Amino acid sequence: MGSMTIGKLSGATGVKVTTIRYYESIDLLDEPERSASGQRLYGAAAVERLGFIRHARDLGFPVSAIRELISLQVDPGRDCDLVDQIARRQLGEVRRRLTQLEALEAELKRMITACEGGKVASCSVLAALGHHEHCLHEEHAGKEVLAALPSK
Amino acid sequence: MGSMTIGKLSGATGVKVTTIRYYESIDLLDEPERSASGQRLYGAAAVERLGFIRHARDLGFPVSAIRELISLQVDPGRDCDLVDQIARRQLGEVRRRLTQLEALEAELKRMITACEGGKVASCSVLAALGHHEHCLHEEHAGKEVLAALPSK
DNA sequence: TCTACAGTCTACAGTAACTATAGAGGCAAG
DNA sequence: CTTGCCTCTATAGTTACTGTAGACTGTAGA
Repeated sequence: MGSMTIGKLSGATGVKVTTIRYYESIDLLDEPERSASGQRLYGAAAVERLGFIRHARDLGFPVSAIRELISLQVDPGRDCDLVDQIARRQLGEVRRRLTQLEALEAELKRMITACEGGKVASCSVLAALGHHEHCLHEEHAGKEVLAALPSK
Repeated sequence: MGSMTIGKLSGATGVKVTTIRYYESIDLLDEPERSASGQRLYGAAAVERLGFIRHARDLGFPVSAIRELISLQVDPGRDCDLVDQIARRQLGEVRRRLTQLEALEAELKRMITACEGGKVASCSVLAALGHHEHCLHEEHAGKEVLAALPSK
């Protein structure tokens, strides 16, 4: 049981093979043992660790925070405060985003219901996008706030 | 009135100088006129266009969508449908994110209230992150869904 | 045993949407 | 005329991956 290939680990955790190698390269994962021919071999500990990382990423923790959390995990016996602090920071982050997104949802909804199949020349969506003075940002706050929406 | 430098345009729109040059490089902005010494000179149209772009970015539209919107804007007189479609797609995107974030908020809150200053060894935040089977994803859906949170 | 074929290896380039830096030259005020 | 900020180009860095090329490995069927 102490040896699965990278593909199995990938299947077990839902993290892509390339991503696992990437995590190793940035030292989120320890270098695993290798078979005679050089293939990576993982045990149960790696499944644990990778699951931890993945879950934290799903929760939106940046890699830097995960690194901190892991280092705390590795050496238990001290106060929980720092962990708590990191989680709180993340919660604040999530809440900021929620607020932003709620505003966006409202504005998009408004735009769409106003646009009911006319010509582009009079399209309210484009008009709304053009008139940018009255929404979301007062001065020029929150510029990069939503800059990272992938929406592939 | 038909000539402001890139710095003024930046001030007028809240978009950084480097970002303006970047937008030009990816053809979101037309190449502006230049002064004798080669400095970019912008008019009112550029302020309009850049405001449009910025607002759309703030709303989370990816650059590719903005490019579409601009091309529609440039040639009005056809149906609004495509614009509407783009906006709807974006709204769907925003809603997906909202749902995700709400789940995250709940989980983080749960984690934090459970962690009240013990030792790391028994910290519930770390425990919650470790036990990843019961939340958010059933099989291995939504993997990259939140992968792009910057949280600088 | 031979032969496919899927899985693994390294190394590097590409993605999105910028941001930052270096090093050189421009422009207005004192 | 010099100080100091602005602008220029070109290039590299950021985050968290993803994709590709080209070679090797491991395994299951004929």
